[in-house]
Amino acid sequence: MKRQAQSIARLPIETKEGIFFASYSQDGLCRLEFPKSTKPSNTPETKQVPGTIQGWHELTTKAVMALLAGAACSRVPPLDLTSGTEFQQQVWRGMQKIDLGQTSSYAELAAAIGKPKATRAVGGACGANPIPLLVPCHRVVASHHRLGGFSGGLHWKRLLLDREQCNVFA
DNA sequence: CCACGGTGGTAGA
DNA sequence: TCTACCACCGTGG
Repeated sequence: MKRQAQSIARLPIETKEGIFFASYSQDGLCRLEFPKSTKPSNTPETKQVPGTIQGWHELTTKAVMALLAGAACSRVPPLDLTSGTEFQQQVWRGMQKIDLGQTSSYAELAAAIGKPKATRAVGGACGANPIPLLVPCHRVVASHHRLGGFSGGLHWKRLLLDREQCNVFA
């Protein structure tokens, strides 16, 4: 069963690394996009959005800034992960338990949700993660100190782990 | 069904 | 070390 989690607002987050975009449903943050190009020029005008969402967006913005700086974020907005399948949501919830500066592996994560043989499927779920950074899919690496892949581009995974001081790679 | 992954483990070179 | 191969499992066509 998969849903679509309709977004009612899509707001920009300007950072040193480019412009992220955050989408919100009525239940919270439902999507976070990596910057496409480093310089897509001006921001597409912020329309009027409900106060609740403005509050969430502030939290999201701070969280993204903090994580890019390798710092922990104290508060995060509510996350709407209902767009995923049951399995995917289990994986995503499991990822949220990985602390800053820590890493886990696809196998560990699979075992953590009681499906030790679903390692490869976990990889798929990571790739389907709608909210990278806040749901730290970049902290999931392969076995034997190998980096593994990353949908948003491996350079992001490297950058994030580097900022978080995870010198686990060779 | 079938094919495809952000895997993991084994076997050889 | 690196390559080749294969078992696994959830997802989408």
